[in-house]
Amino acid sequence: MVLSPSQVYHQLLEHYGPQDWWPLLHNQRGTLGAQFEIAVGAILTQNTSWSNVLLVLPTLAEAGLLEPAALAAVERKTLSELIRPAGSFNQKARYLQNFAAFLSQHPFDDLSNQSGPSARLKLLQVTGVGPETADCILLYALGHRVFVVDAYTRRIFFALGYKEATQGYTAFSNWISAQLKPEINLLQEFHALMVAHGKTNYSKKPYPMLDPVLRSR
DNA sequence: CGCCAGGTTGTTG
DNA sequence: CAACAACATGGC
Repeated sequence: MVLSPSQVYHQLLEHYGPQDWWPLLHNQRGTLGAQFEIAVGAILTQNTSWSNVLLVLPTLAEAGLLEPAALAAVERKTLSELIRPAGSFNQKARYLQNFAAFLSQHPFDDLSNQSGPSARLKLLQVTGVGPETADCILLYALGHRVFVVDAYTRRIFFALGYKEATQGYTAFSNWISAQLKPEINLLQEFHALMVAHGKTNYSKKPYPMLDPVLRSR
Protein backbone atom coordinates (compact mmCIF):
# COMPACT_ATOMS: atom_id res chain seq x y z
CA MET A 1 0.00 0.00 0.00
CA VAL A 2 1.52 3.29 -1.08
CA LEU A 3 1.28 6.49 0.87
CA SER A 4 -0.99 9.17 -0.54
CA PRO A 5 0.61 12.56 -1.24
CA SER A 6 -1.25 13.91 1.76
CA GLN A 7 0.19 11.18 3.99
CA VAL A 8 3.65 11.90 2.61
CA TYR A 9 3.22 15.53 3.61
CA HIS A 10 2.08 14.78 7.14
CA GLN A 11 4.79 12.24 7.81
CA LEU A 12 7.53 14.54 6.58
CA LEU A 13 6.13 17.43 8.59
CA GLU A 14 6.17 15.23 11.66
CA HIS A 15 9.72 14.10 10.97
CA TYR A 16 11.38 17.39 10.03
CA GLY A 17 9.05 19.95 11.56
CA PRO A 18 7.86 23.14 9.82
CA GLN A 19 10.49 24.50 7.41
CA ASP A 20 9.11 28.02 7.30
CA TRP A 21 10.33 28.74 3.78
CA TRP A 22 11.39 30.61 1.56
CA PRO A 23 14.84 31.35 3.08
CA LEU A 24 15.30 35.11 3.01
CA LEU A 25 18.39 37.14 3.83
CA HIS A 26 16.73 39.33 6.42
CA ASN A 27 13.68 37.36 7.38
CA GLN A 28 11.26 40.01 6.12
CA ARG A 29 8.33 38.11 4.77
CA GLY A 30 5.55 39.74 2.86
CA THR A 31 7.49 42.85 1.92
CA LEU A 32 7.98 44.01 -1.64
CA GLY A 33 11.72 43.51 -1.48
CA ALA A 34 11.18 39.96 -0.33
CA GLN A 35 9.21 39.15 -3.47
CA PHE A 36 12.05 40.16 -5.73
CA GLU A 37 14.65 38.46 -3.58
CA ILE A 38 12.68 35.23 -3.85
CA ALA A 39 12.55 35.45 -7.62
CA VAL A 40 16.25 36.28 -7.89
CA GLY A 41 17.09 33.37 -5.60
CA ALA A 42 14.89 31.04 -7.63
CA ILE A 43 16.79 31.89 -10.81
CA LEU A 44 20.21 31.74 -9.18
CA THR A 45 19.58 28.33 -7.66
CA GLN A 46 18.78 26.69 -10.99
CA ASN A 47 20.83 23.50 -11.03
CA THR A 48 22.94 25.05 -8.29
CA SER A 49 23.22 24.47 -4.54
CA TRP A 50 21.71 27.05 -2.23
CA SER A 51 25.10 27.47 -0.55
CA ASN A 52 26.41 28.90 -3.82
CA VAL A 53 23.45 31.27 -3.99
CA LEU A 54 24.27 32.51 -0.50
CA LEU A 55 27.70 33.52 -1.76
CA VAL A 56 25.98 35.96 -4.07
CA LEU A 57 22.74 37.30 -2.56
CA PRO A 58 24.41 39.48 0.12
CA THR A 59 26.68 40.91 -2.57
CA LEU A 60 23.70 41.86 -4.69
CA ALA A 61 21.97 43.38 -1.69
CA GLU A 62 24.98 45.52 -0.81
CA ALA A 63 25.23 46.64 -4.41
CA GLY A 64 21.62 47.76 -4.26
CA LEU A 65 20.66 45.30 -6.97
CA LEU A 66 17.85 43.50 -5.19
CA GLU A 67 15.33 45.76 -6.80
CA PRO A 68 13.98 45.37 -10.32
CA ALA A 69 14.90 48.75 -11.84
CA ALA A 70 18.48 48.67 -10.57
CA LEU A 71 19.04 45.10 -11.68
CA ALA A 72 17.61 45.82 -15.11
CA ALA A 73 19.85 48.84 -15.53
CA VAL A 74 23.20 47.51 -14.35
CA GLU A 75 25.79 46.59 -16.94
CA ARG A 76 25.63 42.95 -17.97
CA LYS A 77 29.32 42.30 -17.39
CA THR A 78 29.22 43.89 -13.96
CA LEU A 79 26.31 41.69 -12.96
CA SER A 80 27.80 38.49 -14.28
CA GLU A 81 31.02 39.08 -12.33
CA LEU A 82 29.07 39.75 -9.15
CA ILE A 83 27.18 36.49 -9.45
CA ARG A 84 30.12 34.38 -10.65
CA PRO A 85 30.20 32.13 -7.54
CA ALA A 86 26.65 31.01 -8.29
CA GLY A 87 27.79 29.26 -11.47
CA SER A 88 26.51 29.59 -15.05
CA PHE A 89 26.95 33.27 -14.39
CA ASN A 90 26.72 34.63 -17.95
CA GLN A 91 23.52 32.73 -18.54
CA LYS A 92 22.00 33.72 -15.21
CA ALA A 93 22.94 37.38 -15.61
CA ARG A 94 20.90 37.34 -18.80
CA TYR A 95 18.02 35.50 -17.15
CA LEU A 96 17.96 37.90 -14.19
CA GLN A 97 17.86 40.95 -16.41
CA ASN A 98 15.20 39.38 -18.61
CA PHE A 99 13.08 38.93 -15.52
CA ALA A 100 13.80 42.40 -14.13
CA ALA A 101 12.77 43.94 -17.46
CA PHE A 102 9.66 41.79 -17.49
CA LEU A 103 8.61 43.23 -14.12
CA SER A 104 8.45 46.73 -15.53
CA GLN A 105 5.65 45.49 -17.77
CA HIS A 106 4.09 43.14 -15.22
CA PRO A 107 4.54 44.35 -11.61
CA PHE A 108 4.23 41.88 -8.74
CA ASP A 109 0.92 43.39 -7.67
CA ASP A 110 -0.59 42.74 -11.10
CA LEU A 111 0.70 39.17 -11.11
CA SER A 112 -0.70 38.60 -7.64
CA ASN A 113 -4.13 39.93 -8.48
CA GLN A 114 -4.71 37.95 -11.64
CA SER A 115 -5.36 34.21 -11.69
CA GLY A 116 -2.52 31.79 -11.03
CA PRO A 117 -2.67 30.20 -14.49
CA SER A 118 -2.68 33.63 -16.13
CA ALA A 119 0.32 34.83 -14.14
CA ARG A 120 2.09 31.54 -14.83
CA LEU A 121 1.72 31.93 -18.60
CA LYS A 122 3.24 35.40 -18.40
CA LEU A 123 6.18 34.27 -16.26
CA LEU A 124 6.96 31.47 -18.70
CA GLN A 125 7.37 34.04 -21.45
CA VAL A 126 10.61 35.14 -19.81
CA THR A 127 13.69 33.39 -21.19
CA GLY A 128 15.25 31.90 -18.10
CA VAL A 129 12.02 31.19 -16.25
CA GLY A 130 10.94 27.59 -16.73
CA PRO A 131 8.20 25.58 -14.99
CA GLU A 132 9.86 25.15 -11.60
CA THR A 133 11.19 28.69 -11.33
CA ALA A 134 7.79 30.04 -12.36
CA ASP A 135 6.03 27.91 -9.77
CA CYS A 136 8.42 28.93 -6.98
CA ILE A 137 7.74 32.57 -7.80
CA LEU A 138 4.01 31.92 -7.98
CA LEU A 139 3.93 30.03 -4.70
CA TYR A 140 6.39 31.95 -2.52
CA ALA A 141 6.33 35.47 -3.95
CA LEU A 142 2.86 35.83 -5.43
CA GLY A 143 0.74 33.68 -3.15
CA HIS A 144 -0.71 31.44 -5.87
CA ARG A 145 -1.57 27.83 -5.13
CA VAL A 146 0.70 25.58 -7.16
CA PHE A 147 2.59 22.38 -6.47
CA VAL A 148 6.28 22.85 -7.19
CA VAL A 149 8.03 19.90 -8.79
CA ASP A 150 11.79 19.65 -8.51
CA ALA A 151 14.29 16.84 -9.00
CA TYR A 152 13.96 15.74 -5.36
CA THR A 153 10.18 15.56 -5.63
CA ARG A 154 10.48 13.21 -8.59
CA ARG A 155 13.03 10.98 -6.90
CA ILE A 156 11.05 10.76 -3.67
CA PHE A 157 7.73 9.94 -5.30
CA PHE A 158 9.38 7.54 -7.70
CA ALA A 159 10.96 5.71 -4.77
CA LEU A 160 7.53 5.47 -3.18
CA GLY A 161 6.26 3.66 -6.25
CA TYR A 162 4.60 6.52 -8.12
CA LYS A 163 5.26 6.02 -11.81
CA GLU A 164 3.53 9.35 -12.37
CA ALA A 165 6.79 10.91 -11.20
CA THR A 166 8.26 10.26 -14.64
CA GLN A 167 5.58 12.27 -16.42
CA GLY A 168 6.12 15.74 -17.80
CA TYR A 169 6.19 18.65 -15.37
CA THR A 170 2.63 19.89 -15.77
CA ALA A 171 1.09 16.44 -15.76
CA PHE A 172 2.88 15.42 -12.57
CA SER A 173 2.25 18.72 -10.81
CA ASN A 174 -1.45 18.68 -11.61
CA TRP A 175 -1.77 15.04 -10.65
CA ILE A 176 -0.33 15.69 -7.20
CA SER A 177 -2.26 18.94 -6.76
CA ALA A 178 -5.54 17.17 -7.36
CA GLN A 179 -4.92 15.04 -4.26
CA LEU A 180 -4.03 17.84 -1.86
CA LYS A 181 -5.95 20.52 -0.05
CA PRO A 182 -5.19 23.64 -2.09
CA GLU A 183 -3.92 25.59 0.91
CA ILE A 184 -1.09 28.01 0.38
CA ASN A 185 0.69 27.04 3.58
CA LEU A 186 0.51 23.34 2.84
CA LEU A 187 1.89 23.80 -0.66
CA GLN A 188 4.72 25.99 0.58
CA GLU A 189 5.64 23.59 3.34
CA PHE A 190 5.36 20.60 1.02
CA HIS A 191 8.00 21.83 -1.37
CA ALA A 192 10.25 22.90 1.49
CA LEU A 193 9.92 19.43 2.99
CA MET A 194 10.74 17.85 -0.37
CA VAL A 195 14.01 19.78 -0.39
CA ALA A 196 14.83 18.94 3.23
CA HIS A 197 14.09 15.28 2.72
CA GLY A 198 15.76 15.23 -0.68
CA LYS A 199 18.98 16.79 0.56
CA THR A 200 19.15 14.29 3.39
CA ASN A 201 18.30 11.11 1.55
CA TYR A 202 18.23 11.63 -2.22
CA SER A 203 21.40 13.52 -3.06
CA LYS A 204 23.89 10.86 -3.98
CA LYS A 205 23.34 7.75 -6.00
CA PRO A 206 22.29 5.15 -5.58
CA TYR A 207 19.03 6.53 -4.25
CA PRO A 208 17.39 4.39 -1.58
CA MET A 209 15.06 1.68 -2.83
CA LEU A 210 12.97 2.06 0.28
CA ASP A 211 12.48 5.49 1.77
CA PRO A 212 14.04 5.67 5.24
CA VAL A 213 11.32 7.95 6.59
CA LEU A 214 8.21 7.38 4.54
CA ARG A 215 6.68 4.00 5.15
CA SER A 216 3.19 2.80 4.55
CA ARG A 217 1.27 1.44 7.49
C1' DC B 1 39.56 13.74 -9.19
C1' DG B 2 34.53 12.95 -10.02
C1' DC B 3 29.95 13.88 -8.89
C1' DC B 4 26.32 16.82 -7.60
C1' DA B 5 23.53 21.07 -6.99
C1' DG B 6 15.93 23.31 -5.13
C1' DG B 7 16.92 23.94 -14.13
C1' DT B 8 16.48 26.15 -18.64
C1' DT B 9 17.44 26.71 -23.31
C1' DG B 10 18.61 25.45 -27.89
C1' DT B 11 19.69 21.73 -31.11
C1' DT B 12 18.97 17.39 -33.18
C1' DG B 13 16.78 12.85 -34.38
C1' DC C 1 8.06 14.60 -28.34
C1' DA C 2 12.53 12.51 -26.26
C1' DA C 3 17.32 12.84 -25.85
C1' DC C 4 21.32 15.60 -25.46
C1' DA C 5 24.83 19.27 -24.90
C1' DA C 6 25.93 23.62 -22.81
C1' DC C 7 26.04 26.53 -18.98
C1' DA C 8 30.07 26.82 -14.63
C1' DT C 9 31.24 27.55 -9.72
C1' DG C 10 31.89 25.55 -5.12
C1' DG C 11 31.40 21.65 -1.65
C1' DC C 12 32.47 17.19 -0.35
